[in-house]
Amino acid sequence: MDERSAEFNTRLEKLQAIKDSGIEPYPNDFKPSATTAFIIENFDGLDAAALEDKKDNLSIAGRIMAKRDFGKASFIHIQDRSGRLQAYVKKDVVGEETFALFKKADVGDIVGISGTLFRTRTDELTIEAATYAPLAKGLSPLPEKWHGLTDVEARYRQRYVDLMVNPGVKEVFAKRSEIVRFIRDFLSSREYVEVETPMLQQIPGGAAAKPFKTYHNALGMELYMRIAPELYLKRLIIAGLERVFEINRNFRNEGISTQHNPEFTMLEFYQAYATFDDLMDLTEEMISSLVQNICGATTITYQGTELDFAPPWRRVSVKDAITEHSNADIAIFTDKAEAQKFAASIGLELSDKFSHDKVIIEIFESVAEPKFIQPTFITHYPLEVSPLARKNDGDPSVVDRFELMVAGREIANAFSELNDPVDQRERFMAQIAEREAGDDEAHHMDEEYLRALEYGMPPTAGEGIGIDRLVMLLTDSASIRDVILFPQLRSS
RNA sequence: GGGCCGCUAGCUCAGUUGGAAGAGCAGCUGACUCUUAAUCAGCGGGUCGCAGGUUCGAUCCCUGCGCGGCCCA
Repeated sequence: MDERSAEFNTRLEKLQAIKDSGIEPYPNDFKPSATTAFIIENFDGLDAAALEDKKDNLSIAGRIMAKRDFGKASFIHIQDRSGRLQAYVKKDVVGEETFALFKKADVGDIVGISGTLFRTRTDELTIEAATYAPLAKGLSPLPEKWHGLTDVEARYRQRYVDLMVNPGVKEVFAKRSEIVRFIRDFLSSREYVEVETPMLQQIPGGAAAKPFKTYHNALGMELYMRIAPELYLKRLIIAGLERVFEINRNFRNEGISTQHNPEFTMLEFYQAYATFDDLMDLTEEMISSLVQNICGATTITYQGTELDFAPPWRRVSVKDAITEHSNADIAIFTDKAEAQKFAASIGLELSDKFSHDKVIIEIFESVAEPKFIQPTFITHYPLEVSPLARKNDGDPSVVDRFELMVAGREIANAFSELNDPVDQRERFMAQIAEREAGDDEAHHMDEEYLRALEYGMPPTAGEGIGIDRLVMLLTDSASIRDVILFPQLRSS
């Protein structure tokens, strides 16, 4: 064992002293009868006389977060999953032996208390200990009581300490849980079936991204961590499930930033006989009711900016978004050289190998995307950057696709699905050409998916929503690491 | 990958134009049976991120590296 602090060793000695006195320091038979929040909810309305009359015997368990000792008595704050309650441990009441045992308790220990409620002179609802039991010694001391743990690196590496001492953190993750539950309920109530599809895939499909590679020993085969569940969910549409969704992790072998963690949570859902227009309506309804439900209003503040989720949201094409936010000539949409010239004029350094459509998208992301602060659907993406989406009937150079932008960020991506297997094969071939031209994020040929598609997929629309980014918005978090319990970090 | 910033006691932070370290909380000892940043008296605690360099002397200056943060790609 490495060298420990003096305080660690002192606590270890206290633990040994408890053992030496014949008391089990890690018992597992203590059952709290109530949470601290339950007690406050049910008894905080009663005055001292009413509490005295009732004398309900209650027991609580949790971590000591504060300790104020007197010679023969002590006030401690006990924190459990629901909150905190003050306890009063008095030598006269618990007896000499138990009080000596209590003297070995430190801030950070897990303890159990049973007793009755009373009010202190300052009117704080407090449990007077009739019994006290150590349940688990905290050998490592907790951070400082005024400032808590503020070192960002320590907060991420030791999230359990962050959660213990920084109350706002628990609220973020409680909200995250509520958000996911709301979405499950919302889709389930619309007859969507929740499914789970492979995380380990032979061909990483469904998105333009670099995958993690792994290896299956028994099969003697390379596998990839999925970058998206899309192609499996669409197999289920082909199968006739008609409405499916999955909330699960995707893995992308790319940079880490305030917006990116290598593993992140994605909601994907697919609905047969729907179009991307239908999904815009559904998305407005789902997210606006989610925001209303979680935040109590459809207007929220994100990093100082007010965001209004009340529907309807603006819908604007990629083309219009670019011309609205730049002085680009419409010739860039029909002439690749014009597009390249314009891209260069705004400082974009793009490979000559980029397709015309990719140049357009780069221009869009540079000049327009950050400008869409209020919820906005950006529609009609160029064909080549959307190899799984259905061509627009009126303009086959674009697809029936939208992305939802909020606070200048992509929150959702959806389209009417390409269900023509002949067209799909051609799109895959175009992607292979892109890959050969040096784009290592281009889609792979997937014969197994084509084989499924050849059985016939009903007209369908599908959507993906980045759960982490959504949670960031609703919890006013600046970094994705603030909404992921254990974000990826370099080894320390 | 690039730029800027940070890394000092368990935690939160000072500090040194280069003479080799400080506070508060936490801890320890004592007093104290209504405190809530409890109080009072006393005490202990450091690889100043790591490795080189410059220097009589480096936590401080220089170089490299590590980890983290923010911004850019």
